[in-house]
Formats: sequence, structure tokens, C-alpha cells
Amino acid sequence: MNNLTTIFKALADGNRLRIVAALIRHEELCACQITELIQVTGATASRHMGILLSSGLVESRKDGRWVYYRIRREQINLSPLIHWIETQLYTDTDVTRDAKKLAEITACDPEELCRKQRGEKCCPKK
Amino acid sequence: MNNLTTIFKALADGNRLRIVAALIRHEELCACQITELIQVTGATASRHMGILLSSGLVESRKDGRWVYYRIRREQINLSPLIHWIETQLYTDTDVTRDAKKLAEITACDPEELCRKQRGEKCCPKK
DNA sequence: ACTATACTTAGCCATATGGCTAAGTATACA
DNA sequence: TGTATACTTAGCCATATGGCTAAGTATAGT
Repeated sequence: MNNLTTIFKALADGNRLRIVAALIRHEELCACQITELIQVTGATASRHMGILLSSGLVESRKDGRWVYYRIRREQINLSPLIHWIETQLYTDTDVTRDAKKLAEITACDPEELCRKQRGEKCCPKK
Repeated sequence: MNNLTTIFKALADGNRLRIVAALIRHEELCACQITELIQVTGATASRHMGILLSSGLVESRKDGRWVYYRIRREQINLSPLIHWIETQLYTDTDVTRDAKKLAEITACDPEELCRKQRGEKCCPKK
């Protein structure tokens, strides 16, 4: 039951739910993309990802300086939950707004995105 | 999405999850039975039930001085979630302990249970 | 009408949570 | 080997949460 409360606690925050929704649609996102999406500091995003990781909902993969996150789809006992969330969010206005924003975010390299986050110019659109 | 975070917040507490688990098994329980199960004051139990009610997971029915709660099973979009929780908790040790306790609790009338909660003698077993 | 009582609401307190900044770690590249 | 940088961890602060007691509400029974 402790296990289950950890999962629900992980999902009981608007920003983390946005992240999960984003990962449901995008297969894999890197930390800076998630940071850009929810508009918090990298430190805050990192902590959210830590919570999602330890709940077992999400897994990460390190590639050089970059960390990529994805839904742990091989956890088959979680998949009905993920699927349910997906159906609940299918027509959600916040999620569709995020989806639009994510399209822009994923359009540029993480490389460029991070440059932008340090205040430099990047990514023609917006 | 706000709707969904409300649901997950409602489930992101050990005592409320115990209550949901109890209601999954017992169809209907009254406030004093829930209070007895999770061993908090009536006021605290009442607040937990308020949170579960406003999440839409649970509904209530008043019968005289008694209030009965049950899972809102007619909410068909919630039923996959409820079913998933059920499968997750099926072999859970905390839940089986609660199930045992609930058997004792439901063995006596709410009438008697409340008498016990005021410190009077009640219910032969324990 | 009055009292008892099952539950709810209000108000208090300790802890948990989510944001931040600043410092730490690890990796790429000159 | 040294610097830049992508992310993590530590520590701070404001707000949220979950427990309690006490007061309020509604209903049953005398």
C-alpha cells in the first residue's frame, strides 16, 4: 500500500502530471525540455523527476551531459494506470496547450534549448 | 487536469487509500465504522470523507443521524482506476489486516460501535 | 421543547511539499 | 588539465496537509 501511495503522491501535483502527460505523448524527453515546458528552475524540475523516478512511473537514461526520461512501459502492472491517465487527459485543454508548446520545444535541439535557457538566442519560433 | 490532480491528491494519503480499499470490499460503510477502522477522531475521518467526496470517488447517503459512504460506481470513467487499485491491493498485507478488522467492525451494529467509541462496552469480540 | 448523539466545521499546531538560490558532481571539449 | 555546462543536492522559505480539540448542526427519542 505504501508503494501505491508513493505512486499517487507522485501524480498528485499539477506539474508532475503535466510531465507525465508530456512523456505519454513524446516517448522520451530530456531534462531541459521538461524544464522549458513547466517553466521552473532546472533544480525544481530535477526534483520532480526524482519523485517520478522513485515512484517507478518513469525511468531515465544518461547520455553525456544529457539525461533523458521516459515512461517505464515495461512495468506492465502500471500500464492500466498510464492508459487511464491518457484517456482522462485526451481532451484536456491544459494538456493540448502543453502539446502545442512541446511541439515547439522538441523542434529545436536540446543543445539549442539549453542555450536559450542561459539567455542566449535560439530557435527561430518564439 | 485539475480534476485529475484532485483525484490523485485524494488518493495520495495512506488513510484515505485504506478507506477506499475498505469501500471497494464493503459496498457501504458508515462514518463511525470508518473512524473505527483508521483510528482517528471522528472529525478527522469526516474531513477525509469530505476530500474523497469532492474528488468524486465516493458518494454519501444520510439516514437519520447516520451517514453512509460508498464508491461512486456509476461514474464509469472512474471504474478502470478503481479496478486498478483493487488489483494492486489484492495481495497487500495492510489491506488484508484491515479486512480482518473490518469483519469485526461490521459484525456489530453501528449503534453499538458508536457506544464503544464513547467508551462504553460493546461487541463481544475485542 | 429538551436532551443526547452522529457528524461537520473552525481553528490550532507540527510536518510535508514545492518553489527558489547556491553549491556540488560529472561529462565534454579546448 | 582546465573550463564550460547539464544536472543534482542542500538549505531556505511560504504554503498545504493531516492530526487534534472545541464548537456548531441536524436528527432521534423522551
